[in-house]
Amino acid sequence: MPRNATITDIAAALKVSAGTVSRALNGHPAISKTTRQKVEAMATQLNYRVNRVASSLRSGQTGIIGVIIPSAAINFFGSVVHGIEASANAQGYQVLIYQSDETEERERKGIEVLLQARVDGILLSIAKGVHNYDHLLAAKRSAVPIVLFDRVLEDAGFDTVTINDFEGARMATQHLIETGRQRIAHITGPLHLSIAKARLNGYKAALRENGLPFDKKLVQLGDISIETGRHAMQKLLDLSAPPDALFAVEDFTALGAMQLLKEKGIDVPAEFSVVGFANEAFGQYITPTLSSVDQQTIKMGEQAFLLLKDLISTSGKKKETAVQKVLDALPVFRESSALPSKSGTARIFPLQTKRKSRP
Amino acid sequence: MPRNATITDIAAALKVSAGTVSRALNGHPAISKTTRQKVEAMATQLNYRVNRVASSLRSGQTGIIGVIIPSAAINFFGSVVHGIEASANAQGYQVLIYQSDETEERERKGIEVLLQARVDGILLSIAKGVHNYDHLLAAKRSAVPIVLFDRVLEDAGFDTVTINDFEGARMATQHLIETGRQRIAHITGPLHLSIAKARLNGYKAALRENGLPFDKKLVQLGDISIETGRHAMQKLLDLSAPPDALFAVEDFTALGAMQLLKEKGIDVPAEFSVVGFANEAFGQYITPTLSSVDQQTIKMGEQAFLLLKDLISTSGKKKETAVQKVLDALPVFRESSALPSKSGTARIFPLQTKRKSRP
DNA sequence: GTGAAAGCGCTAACAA
DNA sequence: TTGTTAGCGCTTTCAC
Repeated sequence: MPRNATITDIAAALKVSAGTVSRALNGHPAISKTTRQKVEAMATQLNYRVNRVASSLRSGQTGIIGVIIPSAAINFFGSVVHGIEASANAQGYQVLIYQSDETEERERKGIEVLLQARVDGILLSIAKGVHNYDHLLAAKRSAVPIVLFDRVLEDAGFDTVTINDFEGARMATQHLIETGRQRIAHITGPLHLSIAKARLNGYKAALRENGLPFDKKLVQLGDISIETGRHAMQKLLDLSAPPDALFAVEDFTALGAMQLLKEKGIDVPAEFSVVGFANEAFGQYITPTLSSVDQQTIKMGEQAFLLLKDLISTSGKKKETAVQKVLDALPVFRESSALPSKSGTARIFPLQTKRKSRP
Repeated sequence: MPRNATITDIAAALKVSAGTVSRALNGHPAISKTTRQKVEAMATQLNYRVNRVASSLRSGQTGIIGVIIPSAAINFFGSVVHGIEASANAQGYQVLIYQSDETEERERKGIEVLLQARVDGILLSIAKGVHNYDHLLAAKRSAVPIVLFDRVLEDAGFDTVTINDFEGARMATQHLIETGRQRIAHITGPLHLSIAKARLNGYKAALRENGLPFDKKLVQLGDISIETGRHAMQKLLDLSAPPDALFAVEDFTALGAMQLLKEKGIDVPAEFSVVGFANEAFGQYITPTLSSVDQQTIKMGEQAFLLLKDLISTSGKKKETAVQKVLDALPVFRESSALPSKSGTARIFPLQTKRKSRP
């Protein structure tokens, strides 16, 4: 295997200096057209490929941004990453993905690894297993810019991109009320997560606005998983006055609840309505299809990258205000919350799935 | 923002040489215990963090392996990546993921980017949009080891990890025959993919072994997508003698077919049986649950990494034989192919989902 | 057990 | 427009 060609090889072959080759290859303005063409031709001939490791060491910039997500198996994050990649690649950045597997330990490790790799910036969504935020605060104090998305740490001066979880939850609950449901339950996420708190508050607000009582028993703690969805649903059904509808903190929780309802022979949506959150892909595949709230994943990824890009380019200058981007939540009501008609069968909402909250 | 501490800073603070610090930090044997402890203490105090860019430039090794997959949204690939990460991290390697989005262009770009980043090796599964394999052959000729998994290029001297697609397809088809189906259709993948060819051949073999005729009309070309699953299924139903069962090249295709069957009011599995391939997560969520063939994703990831690790450590030495690892395919039969009983209702297979082919 | 010094491949400031 | 030179932070040989 022949050694990789370097700019020195090109320089030697062309009897010019390495500096000239470097400039020619990087589109430096002060280089003659003929030299540039000769260099490019020789580069091709020698199968030259830039060594980004060396460039990075010299320039101090790697052109890589690191993304830490809880899990790529959650469609939502995979989709946000797509948005990040699209914008990042368009601007010549590469994206390095690290999965925290929802644990604090891996999230810390991820930051450490990315800092060692000298990424130019970090995008992060907090793992549900994180209870101590020191590593985030330490990262913020380091020289590397960091932007949080979706699962963020509030009031700590981070730039963030989220969707309007409160409003999304409010609309979802409002929708259940409008379909005639009276006893609407909620299964939460871990309440140390900002998104879980906001969605719980949105749920409460909708009840209040409609003059419905808030019943503590109808709120069960969940954990963003199919399993806790099932368990929480079981507890709800065991109540002396069980609910007739559920707003779940996210789709996997809703899925677990629906599985249990099916096992118990309770028909969704004829007898019971369900709305989730996140608009995971599987929601369109299951029966009945799952009502949810879309989180504008691609846009979230784009916005997060743009904020980070900003921080990178202004790095060094201090800045006293943190930017908080909040995207609209988009209801996607499907079969699982279709309006029950008098005959007991459900009226299905039209097939187009996305309805803007307020046009 | 203070500049990052370097080993020179530690050396200066301790009045030793940079070489000593480097050795102490890297566990070099010829370093006294006291020096090591002093260095480590100072490193902590100065919040030192190794600059991997610089190490890599000097050592020629980045400790990073690149993985190119068609799409992280396909559960199968996400899960293989998990297997890769688990083994790689355990051995001190980091994993950089690149999504080709099923296009040849992005796959080429991915290889280029990873080579520029000087990864120590590449793991790749071929995008379905790839028709020209020059970039793979060129990569193979380069100094960087490359191992293919799942969607591989055969007979080109690559080390590969696959599952036994032929046998998996044969078992799936055999299973449909055993449940009493007579006219079994198959929707293929793009036939330039090795996996699609192998699964088609497994399907044919099962028919042959059971003395069933091979009917060309029952084989429809697909494209690994829900949409082509629907279209192909429509064509199958339009036949003068439509099938009573389907073996689909993979689960998304099977899902599309099942969606159409449901719309047409054809009951699965009472009137029609379906088996997919890949054991995607959604298969357990839909109604009826989807029979499939598990591909041992975690193991595949581990094996692929181990092969690559081998190539990395023996790099330089020529080797004349390519290694081809083939993992067992594991049938996972669920409701969508449950045995129809005489009464017309289906007999459900037991809930445990994985059955080893032959114990 | 430790120091000195060279150099990985590239970029950029300074000269010419 | 091009050449020269220094140096990014680290590892590693060769001394002692």
